[in-house]
Amino acid sequence: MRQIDLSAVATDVAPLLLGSVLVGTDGVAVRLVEVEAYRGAEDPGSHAYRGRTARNATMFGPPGRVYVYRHLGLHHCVNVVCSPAGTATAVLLRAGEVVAGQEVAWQRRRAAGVCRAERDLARGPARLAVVLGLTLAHDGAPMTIQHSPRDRPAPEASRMRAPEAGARPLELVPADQPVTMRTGPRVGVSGRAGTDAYPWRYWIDGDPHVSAFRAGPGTS
DNA sequence: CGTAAGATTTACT
DNA sequence: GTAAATCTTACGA
Repeated sequence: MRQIDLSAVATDVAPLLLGSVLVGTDGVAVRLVEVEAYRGAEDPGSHAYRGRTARNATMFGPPGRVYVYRHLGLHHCVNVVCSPAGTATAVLLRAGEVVAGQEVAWQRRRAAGVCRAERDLARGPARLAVVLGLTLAHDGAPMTIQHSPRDRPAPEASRMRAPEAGARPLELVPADQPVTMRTGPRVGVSGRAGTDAYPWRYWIDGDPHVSAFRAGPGTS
């Protein structure tokens, strides 16, 4: 099993997250198939490019926490904070496959809107946040990594978890097998930051749960 | 101080 | 395919 060091730069961490499983609230777990890296002060596409604000403060904190922000007043998106405190890089979780807690996941998605296909449950960053049950209330919450198999809770134990378990740290179980990765420009990012000059979108080749690509404005 | 644009999703024409 | 929903930040007057 590969070690994941979240104090590394987001572009180094992102490939390691592909194929890993993130356990969210109420037993819902998602295998990550698509992520994007954002590199703070070096990255015009990053929320942290122009310095610290109330919204992005979590990204400037220690690594291993989740940065959750609200987009267009409606949606939530989830990042994993990387790099040491003071350096604001992060990995945006864009899509995944629900591998546990399917009933809760479907319930949450139907409450938020229409969802017909299983592959659309967590296909897109805001949808991923919905199925995991993450909102602004979880901004800054710590995430723990299960680096040794004996630390991994029994599947039965996580299914029996009490509702207040949502307050406990999120868990990340690293991929036990390498995945076939592809890279390219990030989705919906405008200007030069959305071009091949910043190929910081990473996804598992051929996986149906990867979201559709959309070019940002001014990236032609 | 007012306006525009954004790491999106859904519903409607 | 296009519009609407509706919050935060950036930027120009």
